[in-house]
Amino acid sequence: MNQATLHQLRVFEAAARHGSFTRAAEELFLTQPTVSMQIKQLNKAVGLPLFEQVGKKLYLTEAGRELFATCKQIFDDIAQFDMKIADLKGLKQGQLRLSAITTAKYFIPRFLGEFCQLYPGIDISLQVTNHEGILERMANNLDDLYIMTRVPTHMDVSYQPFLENPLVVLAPKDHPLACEKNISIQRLAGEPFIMREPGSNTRQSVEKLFHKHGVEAKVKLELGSNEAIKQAIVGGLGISILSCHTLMPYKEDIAVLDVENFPIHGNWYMVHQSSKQLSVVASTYCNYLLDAVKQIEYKKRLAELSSSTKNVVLN
Amino acid sequence: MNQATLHQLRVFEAAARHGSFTRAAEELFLTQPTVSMQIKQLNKAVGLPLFEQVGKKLYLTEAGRELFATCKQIFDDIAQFDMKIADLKGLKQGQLRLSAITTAKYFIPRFLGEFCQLYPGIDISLQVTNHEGILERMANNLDDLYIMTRVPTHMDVSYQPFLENPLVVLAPKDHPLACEKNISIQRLAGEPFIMREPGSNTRQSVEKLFHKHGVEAKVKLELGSNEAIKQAIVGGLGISILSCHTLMPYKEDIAVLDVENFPIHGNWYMVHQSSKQLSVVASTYCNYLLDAVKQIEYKKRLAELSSSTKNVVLN
DNA sequence: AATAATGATAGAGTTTAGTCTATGATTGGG
DNA sequence: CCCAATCATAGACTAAACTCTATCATTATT
Repeated sequence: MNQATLHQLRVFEAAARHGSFTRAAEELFLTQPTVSMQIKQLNKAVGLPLFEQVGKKLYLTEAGRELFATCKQIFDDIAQFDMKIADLKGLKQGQLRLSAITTAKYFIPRFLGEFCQLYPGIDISLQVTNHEGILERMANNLDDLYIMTRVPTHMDVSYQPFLENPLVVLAPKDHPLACEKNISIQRLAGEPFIMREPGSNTRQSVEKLFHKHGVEAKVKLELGSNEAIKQAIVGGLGISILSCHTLMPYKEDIAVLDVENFPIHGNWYMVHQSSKQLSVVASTYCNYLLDAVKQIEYKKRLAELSSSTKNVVLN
Repeated sequence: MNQATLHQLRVFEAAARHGSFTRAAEELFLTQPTVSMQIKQLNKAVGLPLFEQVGKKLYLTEAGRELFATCKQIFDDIAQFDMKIADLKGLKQGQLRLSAITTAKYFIPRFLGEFCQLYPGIDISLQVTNHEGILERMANNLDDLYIMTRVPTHMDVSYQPFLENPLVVLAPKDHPLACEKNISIQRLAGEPFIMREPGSNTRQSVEKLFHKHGVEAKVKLELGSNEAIKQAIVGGLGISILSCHTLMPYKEDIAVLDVENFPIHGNWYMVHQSSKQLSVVASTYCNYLLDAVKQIEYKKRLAELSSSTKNVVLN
C-alpha cells in the first residue's frame, strides 16, 4: 500500500470507528461521497476489500481490521512525535552537548547543576578536553556549545565572553615574594617555573606577556595537569601562573603574588560555529549562563560592600 | 505535523539515512531540488529545523532525529501490514468463523482438523447452536459460513449441498422390528416415539413425511439433545428418527430399521448471505469441504467394492 | 584561484488527490 | 408500500502536491 495517503488513512479510521461513512463524513466535515471515494481508493491500494456491507450495516473485513490497527499505530507514532516536538519547543526535553577546556571544570559544574534543576527534561553532556580536542570536536560538529578561553581564528565562529578569567602568579605561602607588593615582572625571570605543555592556553598567554616585557621564564618543570602543578607549587618546586579559578581548595598553601601587569585579564567564551544555528536548548543555556554570572558578581559586590561598611563602623 | 505526506516522510527518511539530499534524490529517482523542496515543507510542518548544515555536511537536529525514528516506526508498521495482507491473500493467515447446527458436531471436526493442518495460519472458530441460533447469528453477520440442514427461506442466502444427511429410524437392537425387512411406514404409528423439540429440523422433516402418508407419530418423550435420545432408545423407551451421522458410537446397541420411504434424503448445506462476498479463507474452505467429502465417498465405494469382491471369492 | 560538489531558490508545468453536487440503488422500519 | 437513511457512481472543478530545468551560493579540494 505505497500509494495510500495519510489523509486516506484518517478518513478510513473515522469510517471504521463509526462503522458508517456518513458519520465519518460528518466528523471530518466532508460529504459522504468523498468518504466513499477515499475508501474505494484505499481498497484498490490494499488489494482486498476493507469493509463488507450486509444490509445497511458495515462490517470490517479481516484486512480492514488489520488496517484499522495499523492506522492506530501510525497515528499514535505521530502523536508521540508531536508531543516530543512540543516538548522540544517548550524546553521540556532535549539535549545540550557541551565541550569545555580543562580549566572550566572548576566552575562549570555549578552552572550546569542549576540549569539542570531549571529544565529537568534536558539531558546534558559535558566533554572536557584541551584546546586542540575542542577544535577537533568543533570541526566534526559534535557539540552544541564550546567553552574556552581563546577563540579559534581559523574557523568562522560566533562567540561571547561571559566570565573573567584572571591569570595569576602562584607561589607557596612561605615563598620570599609572597609578602612583597608590586613585584616587577622582571623579578620573575629568576624563579623556577612550572608550566603546562607548550601550546596550552595559559602558557601562550603568559609567554606573550613575558615576550612583551623582554622577560624569559625559566621553565624547570612541565606538567600536563593543573592539579599536578599546584601540588608541585606546594611542594616548593617552583612558581607558576594559572587561572585563579583553579585555586580554590589550595588557598591555605598557595599565595597569589602581587606582580605588576598581573592578573592577566582573560575571558571565558561561549563559542559555536557561526554557520550553525543554535538549538533552542543551547541558546537558552547561553542566556542562562550570562544571567547566572551577572547575579553571582552582583552578590559578590554586595558582600564586599557590606564587609567594607562593617570596617567603617568598626573604625 | 498534520499536513505532512507519507511521500515527504519517505523522502526525508532517505535524506536522513544518506546524510545527503543528492544521494536521496538518486535513490528515489528524483532531482535534488525536489528533495530540497519536500524537506523544506516538512520543516515548515514540524516547526523546527530537521537538518543543520555545517560546511558541506548535513547533520540531523534533535527534531530531525525524532522524526527519523518516527519514520522508521511508521514504515515498519506499514511493512508489517503489507505482510499481513500478503499472508491473507496467500492464506497464510486469517480466520474462519463457522456456525453449525448441533448435529454437525459429529462430522465437522474431522473436516476442520484436516483443514487446520493444510493452513496452519488460519484460526478457526466453530459455534454450535440450533437452527434459530444460526439464523440470529446470520442476521448479525457474526460468521463467515453456516452449516445447516435446512436453508432459510426468508433471507437472501447462497447455499450449496455438500453431504448427504440420511435420516433413519432407530430402535434398540432387541426391538421386534429390528430384524424385519421393508417395514411399512404405517407400522411406525403404533410405536412410542422419542423426538427433539418441535421446530427442530429433524422433527419437521419427519412430520412432513408422516403427514404425506397419513401417519401420526405417537410422541411419548421429547428430549432436547440427540445424545439423550439415543440413551433413551438404548433404554427401551421408544424409537426415533435421527441423522445417521449421530449413530456412530452406538452401533452395537441400536438398530437401523428398514422402513419404506427411509432413509429420508436430507442434505447438509453450506450457507452464507448472498449479499456478502465470501472471504478468501471462507471460499477456500468451501472448496476444500466439497473436495474432502468427494474423496471420502470415493474411498467408501472402493471399500464396498473390495468387500463384495471378497464375498464372491469366498463363495 | 579554479574546480567540483552540494544545497537553495525561482518559475513553470503537469498530474492527481480531493472535493463538491446531483442522482441512483438498496435496505430497513413504520 | 412508502419513506428515510445509507452507500455508490458520475461528472466537473479546484487546489495543491510534485516535478522539472535553470541558475545561484557556499564550501571543500586541488
